[in-house]
Amino acid sequence: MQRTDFSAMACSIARTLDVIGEPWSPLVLRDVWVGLSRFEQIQADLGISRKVLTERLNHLVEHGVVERRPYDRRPRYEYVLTSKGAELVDLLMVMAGWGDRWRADEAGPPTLYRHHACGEISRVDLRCDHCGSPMHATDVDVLPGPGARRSSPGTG
Amino acid sequence: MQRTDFSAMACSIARTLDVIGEPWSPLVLRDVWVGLSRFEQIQADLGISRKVLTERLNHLVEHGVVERRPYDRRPRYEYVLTSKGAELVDLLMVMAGWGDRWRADEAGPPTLYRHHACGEISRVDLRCDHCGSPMHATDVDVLPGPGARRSSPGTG
DNA sequence: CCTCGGGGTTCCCTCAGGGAACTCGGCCTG
DNA sequence: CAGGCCGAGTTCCCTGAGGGAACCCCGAGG
Repeated sequence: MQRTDFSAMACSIARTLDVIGEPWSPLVLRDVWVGLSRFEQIQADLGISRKVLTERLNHLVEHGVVERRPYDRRPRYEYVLTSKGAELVDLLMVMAGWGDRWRADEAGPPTLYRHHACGEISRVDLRCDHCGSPMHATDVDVLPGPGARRSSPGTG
Repeated sequence: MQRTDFSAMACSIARTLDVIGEPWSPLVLRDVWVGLSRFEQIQADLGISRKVLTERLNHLVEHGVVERRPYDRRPRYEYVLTSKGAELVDLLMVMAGWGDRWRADEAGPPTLYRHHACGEISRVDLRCDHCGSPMHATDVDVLPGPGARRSSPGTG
């Protein structure tokens, strides 16, 4: 956990980090996404300490990105993505895209994504939701919005 | 910093986190993006400890996402995005989009993005780079790729 | 009644983050 | 040319989060 509380900042990036910014959180979310939904599975897959995994899962549940549900009459639980969480996975796909492009080893990307709609192995591409043309860092101006307050990140 | 070294994992998400996964790193990158390019500016804007800011900037420079360049004959430096870094900012835009949607307060989003191409205030939208239709968490199958090795995250 | 196995909880140790003070190296001013 | 300033770090101490391993709880099954 970041000692500093990011959630107080008037910045949507900081607020998102407040949910998945802690170490391991994105990887935990990734595991839940790909179907590793039980505590033991995630713990074994990531090699994360059980204590930290408990904290991260609770945090994700509190923020409503993951839901904890029993799957047995014994005290057994599995974790599943909520729709809020599924939208966070978009972030993971963009991360994966950057990692594939800039940090893959000679062998190639460790993971591929097949798009249901076209059946192709493909990658995400960022587009403007207005005009549909590409939208990247250099294609935008950053402006203060209605929820801005001066002090703390949020205003350029 | 995560104590565990994510860079060894066969997972592009983990590898990306190895670059910007530490606390503060995304916010530092954000500041550089919006034009807060000097040490003192970033430090004042974020309220981050000088020690940690030094570490984060060095880390970003080592990974080639940010470049440190002198801007005076005195020992003064500014940090600017490289093209590798600019592509990482895509990630920040997606983060901002999620934060705007799920965590904005009543006032509305703290920051707006105007797309140069169309001049509109808009948001990023994820599309398949093959067929151009929407590509989200639930629209893909995750498959092992050529760089996969069993053990550690990377294989579903 | 004992064991098993999932899902945590507890405890201790180390090391990273916060915060404030200190340093260094050139210009600038008197 | 002594002193001050200002940006850009560096150093130091203190606290608290992550790692790791052991322990616990609970219901099912033999």
